[in-house]
Amino acid sequence: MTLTQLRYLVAIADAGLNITLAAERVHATQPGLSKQLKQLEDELGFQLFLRRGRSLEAITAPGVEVIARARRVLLEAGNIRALAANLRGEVQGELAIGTTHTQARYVLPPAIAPLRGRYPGVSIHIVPTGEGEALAELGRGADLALVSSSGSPPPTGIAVPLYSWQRVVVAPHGHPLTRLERAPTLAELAREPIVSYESSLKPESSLRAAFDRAGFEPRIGFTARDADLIKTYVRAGLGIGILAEMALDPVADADLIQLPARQHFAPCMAWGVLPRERVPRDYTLALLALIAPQLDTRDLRRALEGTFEGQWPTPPTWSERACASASA
Amino acid sequence: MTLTQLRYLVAIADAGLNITLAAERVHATQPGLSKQLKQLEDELGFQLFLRRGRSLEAITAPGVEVIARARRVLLEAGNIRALAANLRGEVQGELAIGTTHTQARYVLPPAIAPLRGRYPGVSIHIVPTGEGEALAELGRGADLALVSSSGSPPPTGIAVPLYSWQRVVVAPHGHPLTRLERAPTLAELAREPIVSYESSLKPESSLRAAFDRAGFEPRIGFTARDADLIKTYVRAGLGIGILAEMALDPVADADLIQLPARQHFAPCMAWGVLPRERVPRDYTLALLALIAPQLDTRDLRRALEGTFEGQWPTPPTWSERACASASA
DNA sequence: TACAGTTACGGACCGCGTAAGCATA
DNA sequence: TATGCTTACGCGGTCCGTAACTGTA
Repeated sequence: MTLTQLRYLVAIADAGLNITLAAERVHATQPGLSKQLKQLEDELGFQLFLRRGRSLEAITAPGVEVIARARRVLLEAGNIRALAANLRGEVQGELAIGTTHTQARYVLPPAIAPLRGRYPGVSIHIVPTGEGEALAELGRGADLALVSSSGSPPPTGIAVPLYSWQRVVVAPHGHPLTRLERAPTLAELAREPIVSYESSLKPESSLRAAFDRAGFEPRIGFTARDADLIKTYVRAGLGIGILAEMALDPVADADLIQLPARQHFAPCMAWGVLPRERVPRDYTLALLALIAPQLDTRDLRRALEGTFEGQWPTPPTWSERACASASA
Repeated sequence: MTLTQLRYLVAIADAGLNITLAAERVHATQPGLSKQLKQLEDELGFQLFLRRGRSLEAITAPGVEVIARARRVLLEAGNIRALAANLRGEVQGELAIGTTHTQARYVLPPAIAPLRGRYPGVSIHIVPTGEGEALAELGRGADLALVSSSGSPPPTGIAVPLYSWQRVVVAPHGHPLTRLERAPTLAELAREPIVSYESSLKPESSLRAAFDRAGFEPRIGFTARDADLIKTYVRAGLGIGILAEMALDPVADADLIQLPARQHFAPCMAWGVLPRERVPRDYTLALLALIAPQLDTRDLRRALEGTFEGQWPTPPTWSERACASASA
């Protein structure tokens, strides 16, 4: 048994039992993987895959068990390598981030620029996901997930509070609600068709909860994952937009009128989530510290070891954060 | 990085930084280990050991971290091998048991004979320990620990109740206490010099607790780990013996008079403890089932996976167990 | 002088890639 | 016919053991 054999094995499993595809992904040839798989099966003394004819049809029951353990072997081997790369001050590597469009488009870019300054060789892979799916990316190999929740921290991984944010309500220029001298009521908002995120449809959404609590049924006119699309459709007059404050650029979006309606919706918390059991590269923690300057990377390491006692520093609100970075 | 390199690395660490000794233990040559260590250090980019002159002096801080992770890699690799050996129905292997002298001498032998019938190639290594140290052997690579406690199950590993047992009080032929028509009181026992286990001296011992509760200070005249020594010294007239009922052979120890004093001492429970995170070979579970026939090996496997819901079957008392095996 | 670790060298093995063979849809 | 796995073969790397060398108690 070698690490190579185990790496090939999980590559085959991850490629949906297609050896040729797996070979491409590990930068090797198909006969190489085929042979190593055979040798591994010979050594273990049983088939890891069920064959039909020549092609792999399914994973055997013991195969499932072996693959699960092989993943843990490779995880720890990867941890050793990450440990070493950190110690060497290695400036290149991979960084896979599972997150939503809003974070990727509006929150990450200002952090990634200085990160690339310090770690020029890092290639960053943003995996766009829906609000609920980013955490699942951690299980598929992502190094970091950025998620939002209105309540308790996400259950999986090591969750660190980054900043709190609020929803803003925007209307196109000339919309009747923009002519009010006062804040619109929830009832008035509920009468308008609403343009918002896909996740707002879900019953667990805090946006929906705000309307539900007041006994209103909002008319969701259009949903997207993409904040830019939401703004576009608001401009086109499809309704009023409800989106994350991060997604509103004071300059580029000056034509959209912000309605003073924040108080209707509970604030949300943005969390960074690190996979448990995996040693992060230094740049992963550096990115978190760039997004949330109140964090100390040593505390992050302690949290991953399980030796972090105490509280995370109170995360700033998004607007506090914006002021701080503007003055810096 | 290869599995071989990691194996050599932990072998060197376990051999106290003596490469020559480590080489013997892994059945390889010293230059081989030396070179592989160097290659690993080159690949990682830093020293795993501090050198003074040519010899290894200490493990570096990152070295500690790497070795810990290397152990986990090798553990999982070993698990895959164990899994495979079980599936192949392999009848040979190693079985290291950390336990006390009494278990090793009186409890294990009748179980080991049938075990060797079913698994002829298994080489069994009994690591004799004091009562408190058997659990620590699990961390040093033992496959099974047999321990006793009067209260709750041991904290580490997967603990399975095997049987309950009691202490017996024995006196040499002609001892004054043997001429009583009634059971001796605790006060009468406390007046005699007592010959018992080393562990009886410890404050957490349930033997000591029994005396303490009644306000007596027992005079421990002689202690040993070895039940045979205790019996020998009782025969020599050094005092009355208090030992585990398992250690008393009805035939060979017929000359020692058992005093009816069981009620003074709380019963103890014998536990089998399996290391968490390690896949046991079939014969390890078979041994447990031979010691404690009420156990189902499938439940044991489920307990190791963490999917065992429910209660362990009520363990028999030692005397029930003896009757059952005699009638079988 | 004995001991422990490093360096040097030759042989065996092994893993890889190329190329050809073969079953299935 | 195209796809995808297996087998065959030659090359290069590497791991190992023997042997000689070097620093230390």
